Amino acid sequence: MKVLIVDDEEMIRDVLREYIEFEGGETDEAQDGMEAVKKCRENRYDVILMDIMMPKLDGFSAVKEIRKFSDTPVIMLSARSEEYDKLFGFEIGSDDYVTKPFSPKEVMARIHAVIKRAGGEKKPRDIYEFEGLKIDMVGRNVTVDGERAELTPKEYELLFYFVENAGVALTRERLLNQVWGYDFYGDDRTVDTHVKMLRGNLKEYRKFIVTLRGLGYKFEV
Amino acid sequence: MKVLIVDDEEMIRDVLREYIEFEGGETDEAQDGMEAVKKCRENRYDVILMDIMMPKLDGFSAVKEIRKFSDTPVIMLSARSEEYDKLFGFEIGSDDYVTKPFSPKEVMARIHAVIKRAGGEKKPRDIYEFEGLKIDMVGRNVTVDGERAELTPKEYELLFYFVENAGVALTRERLLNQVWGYDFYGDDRTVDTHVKMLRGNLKEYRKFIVTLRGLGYKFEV
DNA sequence: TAATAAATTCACGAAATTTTCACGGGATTT
DNA sequence: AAATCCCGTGAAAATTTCGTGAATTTATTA
Repeated sequence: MKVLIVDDEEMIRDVLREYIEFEGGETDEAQDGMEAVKKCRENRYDVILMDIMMPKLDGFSAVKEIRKFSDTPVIMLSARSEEYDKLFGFEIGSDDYVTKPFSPKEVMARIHAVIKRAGGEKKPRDIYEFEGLKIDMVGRNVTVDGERAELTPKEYELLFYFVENAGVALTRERLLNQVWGYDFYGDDRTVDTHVKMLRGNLKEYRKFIVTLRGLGYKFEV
Repeated sequence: MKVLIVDDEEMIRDVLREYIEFEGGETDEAQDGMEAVKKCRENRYDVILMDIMMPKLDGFSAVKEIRKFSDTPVIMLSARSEEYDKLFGFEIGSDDYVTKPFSPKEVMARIHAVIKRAGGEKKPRDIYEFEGLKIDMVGRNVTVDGERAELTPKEYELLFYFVENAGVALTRERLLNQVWGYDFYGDDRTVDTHVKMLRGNLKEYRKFIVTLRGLGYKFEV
């Protein structure tokens, strides 16, 4: 069981962590919404405990952002107990809420309930396997002949996009738009450098990324 | 992908159109809610981008009206970022919202998310087959009797253009303009050389590229 | 804030591709 | 049948493209 604790107050985080780890759970922490979103992009959690009022990015917005790419259950931690907050929390995609001050016992109960609820309909992970190359998009890990490949964020994104579009000829322009974003106005050849790095990390399976001269690249099994 | 852009500001429409079309999407526009409803009755869209504040009929009312006869996903574009608007937008039947000023990247991401949510339709690839000659434009594959043909970039472009215009007599000039681009000021006979190379690679299926003496070439099955 | 990691730019050189061009043979016209 | 025109071809020259390594900038972490 892996839980992400998102709260700007260190004391709150400490208490929650202690209880969860006491029960044998694993924890990770974020101090604000921004960090939470980032951590969710990089890791897979079973539950997220999310405070509402935080610097940089509030809990509501963070959940909204996370919902774009993940269905991880969220339990909101609210200092305000007004109905409005509760309702809004639900609409925005959270699965439960607890109002401060809360008892650790209560929080643990909610965690178990949420995990149980979500457990019934676990989606199969997107795990691709091409010969000795395993790619787990949700878990965000890539193994080459059983050995874990340490990729940088961009390398993951690039590889995932390649895999999602296996067999399709991709121009550098399209890769830049889709992997880097529409607001990237840099050099074409940046793609090449990242492909080089990615190929290096894929070892023998570099062969799957074929160069299309005059066009770009293609992932092909 | 067909998107209806509804906004009274031309500049906003222009920016959105540009981004969507850049990605290969098709767009249609409406200046107010009334026009939007009318267009929706007459056409089928994959997504509607709807501004809230507009003359004649505001975004909320327009969505309400459209919901009477269509389930097309709607993304609201709101100038006001108050919670109220957001909530109201949801209740009224929109699928997502973006507050101005928005980044094109964000809007495109929402569009993709909404379309995916609404059940992504996979398009079958355009694979042409002429006897033993298979041509997959998307994957950039050409096989001759099952054997893969290794073409150069120009050869691909030339072949693809031939296939897209099968049965049409093409002058060298037209080929130069369409395949090489209008800014090519080289020799006419360059085409000949490439046709020669292409024919060589198509082996027995060279027969599909027929010479039109005094004119140019034609791809004919 | 310093230290570290990641992303980006860029120029070199090898390799692939494109272009030019002239020769020769077959088709077309006179 | 001769002259002319047009296309197929091969080969050399010119150009483009890509992989790479290193330098630089930017972001992240401690």
